[in-house]
Amino acid sequence: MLKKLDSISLQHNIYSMINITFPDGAVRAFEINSTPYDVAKSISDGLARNIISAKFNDNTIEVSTPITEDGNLNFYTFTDKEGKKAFWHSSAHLLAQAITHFYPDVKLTIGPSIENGFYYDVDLGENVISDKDFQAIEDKMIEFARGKYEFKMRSVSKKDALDLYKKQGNQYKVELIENLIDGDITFCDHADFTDLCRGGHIPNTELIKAVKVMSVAGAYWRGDEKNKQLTRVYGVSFPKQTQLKEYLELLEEAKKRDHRKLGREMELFTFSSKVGQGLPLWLPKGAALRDRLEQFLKKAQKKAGYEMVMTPHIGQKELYVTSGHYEKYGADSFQPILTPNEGEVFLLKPMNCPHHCEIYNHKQFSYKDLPKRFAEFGTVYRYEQSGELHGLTRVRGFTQDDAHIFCTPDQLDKEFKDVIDLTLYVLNSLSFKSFTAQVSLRDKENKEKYIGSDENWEKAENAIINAANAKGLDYVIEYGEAAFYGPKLDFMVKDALGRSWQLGTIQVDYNLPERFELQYKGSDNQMHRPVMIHRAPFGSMERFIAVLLEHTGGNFPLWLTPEQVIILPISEKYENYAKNVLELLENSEIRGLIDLRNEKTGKKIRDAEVSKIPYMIIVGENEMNEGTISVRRHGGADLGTLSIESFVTLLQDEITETLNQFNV
RNA sequence: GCCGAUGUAGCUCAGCUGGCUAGAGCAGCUGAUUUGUAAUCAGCAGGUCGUGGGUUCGAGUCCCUCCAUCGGCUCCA
Repeated sequence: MLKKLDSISLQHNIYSMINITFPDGAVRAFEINSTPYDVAKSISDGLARNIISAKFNDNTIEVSTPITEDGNLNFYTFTDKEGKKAFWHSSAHLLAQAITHFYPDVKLTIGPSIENGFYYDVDLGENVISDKDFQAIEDKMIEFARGKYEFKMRSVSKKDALDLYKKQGNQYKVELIENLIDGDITFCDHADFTDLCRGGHIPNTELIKAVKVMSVAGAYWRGDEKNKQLTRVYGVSFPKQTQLKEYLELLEEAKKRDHRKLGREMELFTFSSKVGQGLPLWLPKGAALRDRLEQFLKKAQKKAGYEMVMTPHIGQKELYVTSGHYEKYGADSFQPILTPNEGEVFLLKPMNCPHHCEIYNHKQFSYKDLPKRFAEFGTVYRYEQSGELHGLTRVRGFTQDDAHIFCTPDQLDKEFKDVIDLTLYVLNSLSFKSFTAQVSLRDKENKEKYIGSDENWEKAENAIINAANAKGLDYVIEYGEAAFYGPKLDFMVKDALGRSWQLGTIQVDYNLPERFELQYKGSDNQMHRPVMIHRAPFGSMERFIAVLLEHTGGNFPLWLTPEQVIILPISEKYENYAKNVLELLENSEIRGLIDLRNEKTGKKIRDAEVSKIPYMIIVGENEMNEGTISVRRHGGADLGTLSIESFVTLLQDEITETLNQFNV
């Protein structure tokens, strides 16, 4: 890119002026070879101080890159996504410089910017970096940054680039360069540090005022488990110290919303090392909450024409051999269950689909019977690698809100769209606004990872993309993310720390119907193969509740929350009145409890606030005499004195407001 | 599974470079107090310091094993 600009500059040198178009459409003339910095300075000194990167036409360029032709110019500061990218990528260079300082024999690999900061993957040989070393690395980075070294790009021939890294014995850079085209290879220098680099830097190191090395982790070279594991050092940096402080505080705040912490505090679930890792134990409040979610979905599903089924937690090995699950996952799963009888082998069910296929097979269906929609809150068991387990979001035993729709090829499109509607209804009802729809297709390079014919895969992939388009979904396509039997439409939601989790999923499958020889009789009196849709709007109850906890910070919508109301009698003299109030509320399906402890009201309010109960009802002398209640909303709002009836109406209105009806 | 870190009471944490019977706050229990919109007071109880080894006169503290957890990587039907 730079090279290209250089060659253009030669051609245009005869002209002394170029026209720069700004984002607002204004056009101004500048001398040829003006840099974005020069242009910014002509607008204001403040802008010039703050720009850290720029975009010229469609290319990200450095602030110091001379512009040699007419075109559109955008400035980036740290507040822009692109600006952050340049800032953090440049910080990665600084990190690499500091690591090289402490470990001269280190082999550098890649160091990109990421969503919140940057990392650098290094091969340390026999050396180890641990958090005890972070401070020294940070200090060294700041020391280097203060040197105000410019980031300078230069073109290097492929031969020279290879020679340099071969001499260093850095097989990683050699591998990277071998895949680059001669003429496109650039190095970036700052101070005495040089790195193979595509570009996109801030002007100089001095802009980096605050750095924090966040963590180290093992990371496989090129993300492949078969390759050597490198050391990945994560960091974050800012133009101001206060921004770093704010960022770290933000992380602390996010940790308060961690579902593992909230789940313990709210007594929803727990784990026991005796029971086994990744096997959640649902406590009474958590189980009740889960049940409310299930009832909510069951109601919508009933409207949408689903029928509930139930299947056992184990199945004969043969069942999973038929489905293909055994071949794909058998060796990495919980191992077979044997019986006193020779040759009898069962497996814990990792999926409900094979069972549902056999339910479909129990009798012959005609095209008039389809679609059949079999739903089950089915608990499945998967032996996830120990290092993968994570609270409720990744467990070894979990319950899917599963259903399988068996339909004719003609019905597929409508059925798929209806499932999208149901999934969106679920997400909307629980106020998930910022989800990402992801079309997960197979990896075109490694087709052996999947079962079924190319023809079936194409049909299934097209069905999903067409339905997603027709529904106007804003989706991203990810290759290699499909299930082994079919492509998926996944609904991704982020947790408190910004990690993305798959919740709802809808999958089109032409393969299992073949493997299980599913059939229906068509109007032509011939047997036909149905198409199968796998779908789970929540995904799994465990993961959904986990992410919901992090999104709400434990302040669930009123219809879902464990306790909706707590009654706080001023003293034990009002205990009976409190019990009367509770009975009346319970008659109206309102869940509540009474704080009968011998404590002052202030204390009871505090505890109710901490335990996130939405409504507090204070009853004392006045309320008892007048037959009323005093209501306080969680968070502090005093709603004053109300009659019990109007309070019930208030709650019921709030529930109907958040919990919309599902309209088919 | 791999890399790095952590593990002391139900929860949050203190316990310095190894040295008397391991501490605190909150929660719990008992008593006093009968309380009006975010913490009443006092007392009591609660821990084989994750597990199993080792070093040492002596280990919560140092070393190793295993287990669990946390942050990543890989994986995710």
